[in-house]
Amino acid sequence: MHDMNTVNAVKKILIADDEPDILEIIQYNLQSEGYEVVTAKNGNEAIDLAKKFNPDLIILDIMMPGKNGIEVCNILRLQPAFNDTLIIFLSAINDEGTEVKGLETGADDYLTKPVSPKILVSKVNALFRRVNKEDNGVLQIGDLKIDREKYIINYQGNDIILARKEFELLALLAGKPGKVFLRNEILNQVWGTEVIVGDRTIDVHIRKIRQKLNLDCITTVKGVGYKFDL
Amino acid sequence: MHDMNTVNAVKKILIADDEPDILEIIQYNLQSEGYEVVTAKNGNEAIDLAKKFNPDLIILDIMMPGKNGIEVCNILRLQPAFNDTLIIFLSAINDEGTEVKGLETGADDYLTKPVSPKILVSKVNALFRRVNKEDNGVLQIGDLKIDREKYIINYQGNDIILARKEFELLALLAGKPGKVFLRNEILNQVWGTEVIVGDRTIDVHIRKIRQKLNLDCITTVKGVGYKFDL
DNA sequence: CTTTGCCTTAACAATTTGATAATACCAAAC
DNA sequence: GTTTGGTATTATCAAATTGTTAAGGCAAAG
Repeated sequence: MHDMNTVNAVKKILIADDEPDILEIIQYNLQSEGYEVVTAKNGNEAIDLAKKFNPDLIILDIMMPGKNGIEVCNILRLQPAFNDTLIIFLSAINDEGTEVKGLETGADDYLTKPVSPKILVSKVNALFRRVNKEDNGVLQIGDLKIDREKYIINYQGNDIILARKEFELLALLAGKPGKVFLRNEILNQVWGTEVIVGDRTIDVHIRKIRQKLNLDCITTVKGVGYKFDL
Repeated sequence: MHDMNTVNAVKKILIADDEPDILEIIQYNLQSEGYEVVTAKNGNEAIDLAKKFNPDLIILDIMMPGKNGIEVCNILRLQPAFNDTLIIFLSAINDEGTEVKGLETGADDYLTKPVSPKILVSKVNALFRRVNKEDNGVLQIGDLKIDREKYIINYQGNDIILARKEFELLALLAGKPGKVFLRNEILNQVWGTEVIVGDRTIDVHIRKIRQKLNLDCITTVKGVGYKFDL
C-alpha cells in the first residue's frame, strides 16, 4: 500500500543529472535502500518534476543543459513549498568557490564526482536521520499523546480512536504546533499530490477531529488554513 | 519550548584534533563566523568537554591518541543528552569503508583532510541552517513580532489577530522598515497583478491595521505611499 | 451477501472579509 | 478664510470562506 506523503512514508528522492550512467547508478543504489526515486535529465525537467513529485530530497548535478543546478536550487528555494526539501549538489567541479557558493545557495551538502555510491547513500541516510529526529516515536503536547507508529491518540489518559485520514491530519498539524498549514500544504501532506479532493473534505475531517477530541485545539485561520494549539 | 536554550543563541562548537595547527586554523575560521569554539586535543578530553560545554556541534578527528573519533561518537550518541548534537568527522583517511562507517555511527558529515577552511565553514553553516528551523519567517522589529509561519502578530506580548489582507500588508511593509512602498507596489504584492481594486481599499486596510495594533507604526507619505517605522 | 465504518461530496447556514461609496478631515495654496 | 487636492474614516453591501448536516460510494470484515 502506498502511504503517499504521509507521516511515516517512504522518502522520495529526485535526481537530476545529464549523464544517464550516473543517473542509473545512483537511482539503483537509492532504490536498493528503499527510497522512491525519480530522475530528471536537465534543470527544467527537475523543476517540473519537483513540483509534481514533491520529493523529500533533491540531488542536483551542477552542470546541466538548460538550467544548471545552482539556478534550479535558487528557483526552488524561493518557493515556501520547498523550504524543507533537502538539496545535495553533485559536481565534477572540484573548486572551492563553487562548493562554497553551492552551500550558501541553500544546499545541505555538496559532493564531488566521481562519487562513491555507498558514500552517497550513507550521506543521504545521515541527512534523513538528522531531519527526522522529531518524527520518531510519540509526540506529546500537554495532555495529548500522539503515537505515530501505533496510530494511537491519547488525551488525558483516554485512548481516542481516529480514522486514518483524521489521524494523519491531526499528526501533521500537531507536529508543528502554532504553525498555520495552508490548505494546499495539508492536501499535499495528507492526501498526496496525485489525489484531487474538494476543499470541503478538509473541513469535514477537521470537524470530526474536533468532535472526537472534544477539545478545541485546532484553530481556523480564515483564508489561510488551520493550525494546532493547545 | 524544550529548545529554549538553543534558540537564537550563539552556536557552540567543540573541535577535537591532535594536530595543534589544524585545531587553530579551524578555530580561527569558525570564530570569525561568530561561533563560540572550544578545542580538545584527544578523545577523552573531547568527551569531558562535551559534557561541560554542551556544544551544538562537535568536529571530531578520527585518528586521535586515546579514544579515536568514532569511539567518541559512539559514546556520545549513547547518551540522550547528545541526541541533537551535530557531529562532523574529520579525517586523513580517504577510505570509503571508514567514511561509510563514520556516517553510520551517527555522524552528520564526513570531511577528508586536507580540508579547506571555507568549505568547512560553509558546511557548518549549512548544517545549522537545516537544523535551525526556528529562524523561519519570524520577523522582529522592536516589540513587534511577525511570524509568517504562524500567521501571528505579537506586540508587547499581546497577540493580535489580523485578517489575511491586513496581515500580508503589514508583513510587506514591515519586511523593509523605512522603505516607502508606492500604492502600486502594494497592490501588486498584496493583491496581485490580476485583481483590480480602487485606491481606497489600501487606505481602509491601513486603517484597520492601525486600529488593531493601537500603535502608529505606519506612516503616510502623502502622494507617494506608506512606510513602516517604529 | 450483508454489514460496518471511512471517505467524499453536496447542499445550505453561518460567519468573516473585502471593496466601494459617501463623508469627514487635513494641510498647503490661493 | 476659503478652496483644492489629496488622505482617513465610516457604514454598508457583496463575495468569499468555513461550519454543519446528511447521504452515497466503496472496500474490508463478517
